[in-house]
Order: sequence, then C-alpha cells, then structure tokens
Amino acid sequence: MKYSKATNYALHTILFLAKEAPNKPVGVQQLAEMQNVSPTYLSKILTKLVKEGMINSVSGANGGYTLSHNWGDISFLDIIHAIEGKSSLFDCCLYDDPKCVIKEVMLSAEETLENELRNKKISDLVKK
Amino acid sequence: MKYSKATNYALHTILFLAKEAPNKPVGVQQLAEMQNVSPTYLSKILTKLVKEGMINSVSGANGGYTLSHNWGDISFLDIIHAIEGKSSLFDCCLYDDPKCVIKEVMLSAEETLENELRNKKISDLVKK
DNA sequence: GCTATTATAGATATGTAAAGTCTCTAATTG
DNA sequence: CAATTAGAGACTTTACATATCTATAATAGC
Repeated sequence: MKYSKATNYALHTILFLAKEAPNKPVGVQQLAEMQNVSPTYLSKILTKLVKEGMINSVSGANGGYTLSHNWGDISFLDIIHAIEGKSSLFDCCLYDDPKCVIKEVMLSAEETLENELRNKKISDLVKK
Repeated sequence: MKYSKATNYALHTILFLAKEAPNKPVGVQQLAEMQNVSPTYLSKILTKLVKEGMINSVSGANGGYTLSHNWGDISFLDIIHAIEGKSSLFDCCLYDDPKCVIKEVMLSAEETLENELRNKKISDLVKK
C-alpha cells in the first residue's frame, strides 16, 4: 500500500502556489515542468482540487490556477481525500461483521493517522 | 491506497490460531474455507509469516500451521510488514530532496500510525 | 469578431501490482 | 508405500494507477 504519485503532485502543487504565487494564476504547463509530469495528466489531478474548492482555475490566456481564498484551512488530509478518495484503508470481513476486533483496531489506527494529517495545514509550511 | 486483502487474511488467520488452536496444527484447507479464499493462495501468504517466524508449519498428514512459541509478542505492525513489506507509504520528491517539508509531514504521520499498530498485539485481542 | 492561450472532458493506451490458479515437489504420518 | 499436507514456480486474470491524445469550452488581447 502506498500513496499515489497523484497525491504527491497535488501536495507539491498546492504548496508551490501557497509559497510562490498565492494570488496570480500559474499555468499547468509551468507546474508540470517543475514536477516532471505531463501537463494533461497534472491538469486532470488539479481539476479534482478545483472541484473540492481548494484551488480555482481560470481559462484563457494568462489563465491558470490560483489558491482559493480560504486556502489557509487546507490540510494534508483534505488534499489526500480529494485525490485518493475517502474510503477506508482497510476492508475487513467479507460479510462485514460489525464486531470484528481486527477491524476495530485498524479503523482506530486509521483515525489516528487522519487526525494527524488533518491538523497539518499547508499554511503551516509556508510560515517558516 | 488500501491495505491488501492478503494482509486481511494474514491477520484473521493468526487471530484464529491464537484464539482457537494455540497449539495443535490447523491445515490451510480449513483456514481457507473459513475465509472464502483458495488454499493455494492462502498458503502463499502464510509462508511469508512462517519465514518471519510468526507461525510454524508442519508438513505431512495431520500437519498444518501453529503459532510460534513467542506469539504473544506479535503485533499488527509485524504482520502488516510481513505481508506488505516495509517500504514507506509515501514516495516524495523525484530527486529525493532530504529537506522536503511535505515528506517530513508524511513520514511523521506514518510513524504515528506505525507506533499505534506496533502497540497492538494479537494477544491483546485474545484475552477478552 | 478573430486568434492565441489555457483549462476540461472523454476515450484510449500502457504499466504494474494484487489476486488467484495450476502443477509439481518435498516432507511427514501411519 | 500411500495418503496427506506445505512449499515453490510459472502462469493468468483483474484492477488500478499513470499516463496520452484529441476535441471542446472559456477567456484575454488585439
């Protein structure tokens, strides 16, 4: 099990926007070159972030992507969920036994992980 | 990203052995039926646990799998590592920037997760 | 309004890893 | 020796991530 490269691209893109260009739009071309990934693929990833309201897109010449106004609240977990989906890390017990003790342990661990990622905001990394 | 079904099978198998048959060998046939998985596939998974010393195998008639003598120490993390491998959940930064702040956050979160899973022993679930 | 630029959408392709099967071999019991 | 059981290796199938390609839609600047 691994986080996807797409998540990696999404995190780095948002961090870049926050650090380098909080206001003016940056084209996917530039963002893609920086990360050595194809523009069309990155664009597909960024569209997910747009739909979740984390970034805005502007079509047309001099367009690109900007952070949404409330970007200060964006957490690592938000970005991960936007890209990877929100389903549980662990699918246990074919017939979905609600009392499965293994499931309980795994879900509790997952919650701990999510709490830590929820408390880490992109804006925390910009301040320094 | 998800934990594999193989991990699920491994966890359930070890818990079953701990609860129902801490000493006498149980054949893969029976273990597989319980979990609705093919015996050869489950056997492949259990062989990994044998190699990590968590369970023992006995060939021949009336053979099967038993827990190793020190099974009381086996943690969720041990089993997960045996099946999924030990590599990091997050591969960041193509050129492996050692100062990447995103990587730092992700690795720290992963460590938190692993700590919780390391502290959960299979034996904790048997006592109740 | 025209053209260049840029994002979005959809279809399709490729690569890789998980999940599972099949068959043969090795070990053990009785 | 025969029956039973685990282990090993080659192989297949399935699913999903990772793209790529092409066409469409929106916007800016002239």
